[in-house]
Amino acid sequence: MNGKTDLRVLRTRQSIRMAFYELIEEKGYEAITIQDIADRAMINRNTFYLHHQNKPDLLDTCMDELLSELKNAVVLCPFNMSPFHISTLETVMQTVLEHISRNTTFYYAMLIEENRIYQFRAKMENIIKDKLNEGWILAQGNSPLALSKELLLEYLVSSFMGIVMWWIKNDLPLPAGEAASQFSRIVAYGHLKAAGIAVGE
Amino acid sequence: MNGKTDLRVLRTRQSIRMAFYELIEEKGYEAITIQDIADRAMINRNTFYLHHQNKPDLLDTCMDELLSELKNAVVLCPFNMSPFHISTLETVMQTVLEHISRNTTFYYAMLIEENRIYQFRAKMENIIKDKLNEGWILAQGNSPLALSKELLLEYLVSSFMGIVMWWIKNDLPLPAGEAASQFSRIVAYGHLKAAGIAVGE
DNA sequence: TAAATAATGAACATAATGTTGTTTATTTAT
DNA sequence: ATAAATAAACAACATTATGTTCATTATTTA
Repeated sequence: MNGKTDLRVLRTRQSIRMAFYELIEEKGYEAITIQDIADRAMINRNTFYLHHQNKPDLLDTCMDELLSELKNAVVLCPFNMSPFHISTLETVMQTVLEHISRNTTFYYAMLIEENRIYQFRAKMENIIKDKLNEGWILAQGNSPLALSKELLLEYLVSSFMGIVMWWIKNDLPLPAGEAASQFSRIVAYGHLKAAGIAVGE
Repeated sequence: MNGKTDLRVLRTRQSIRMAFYELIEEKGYEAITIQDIADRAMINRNTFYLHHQNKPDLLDTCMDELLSELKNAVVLCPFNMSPFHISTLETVMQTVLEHISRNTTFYYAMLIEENRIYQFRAKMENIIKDKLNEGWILAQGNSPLALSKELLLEYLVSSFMGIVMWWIKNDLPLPAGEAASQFSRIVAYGHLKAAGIAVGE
């Protein structure tokens, strides 16, 4: 009795995931049946149930697996202080976009397609939120704010994800660095100034 | 043969919708079966199929019905120029929040709950987007921008919806006017300035 | 090579969908 | 007021997917 897992188990699990990814791209999550997965993975339908409770359970496992890669990349982003947030946001955004550009089809299926998985967006948002929150604590200490911290954080994450989704939906129309820089400029200075429009007080 | 609809039809349709709304709040959209709806509406399951193709079709009808009310409210918001966008955003936000506060349970079920309906958010975003786009055209003409107009619009809508969802999720923690004002300040001047933190160039 | 265990295959119970055809009840138009 | 039109009810059916059970076969590990 060793720590190793039976080779058959590893093989089966991998087949299931590959099949699942392919099918998501082909027909969307909702339309997939367990039988579809079994057929594609070339296993018995029963075997599926030896590894996953049901379809949502499989989805969860897969999302976590893929997002842990994103999370690792984001966690490594340095916090550049003074004024920390602007460059940090830019770095994190660029990191995320670059990661996505390496897995476009999957992210497209999860975030953009008709049959997209909204939980996936929620999980991504949490990764971003954790990172920003961490930076916030580091840089901010506990000086009072003119507005709700929760509101501010929600604002940052929402706009962040909005740009990310826009970027994917439009087929990566700008270089990752350029999109990241436009985003951080808007967030830091306001949309009018960032757009080059004079702001009357 | 008149323009009027048979009273039985009107009665049935109304029962179906009421039943549907109740069930969404009780168990979430996905868990609802046609039989559930029929039972609650006290009609035969067959009768359901006389009025709707299937569950998604019913959902669509209901969302459109409810969002048209929101749309009407938003469309009526005036565009205050100079600098138009800031106060317009604030007005639209306040209008939306006030509308939501009159239908909290439904919006909560559609936007926040575990079994929320992501299409609903997308439809709301389109309403906001249309409004902002209209204002943009009015105020902006065709002077060149320092950043992509599409990106800017996506940014505005995403942050807008983020605040809206935050507000609902946290049980309407601020007066609608206050939340609207904080939002417009962030968007107009940037998050650091809005938060009261000095921005070093 | 024996023991452990993963995968298969077949069967079954359950639940939901969507359709068809007939009958009953209600509504509208004359 | 009544006949014609039609909505709703009722019952039956085919189809599809889910999740479980159990005996058998094959593979892997120790």
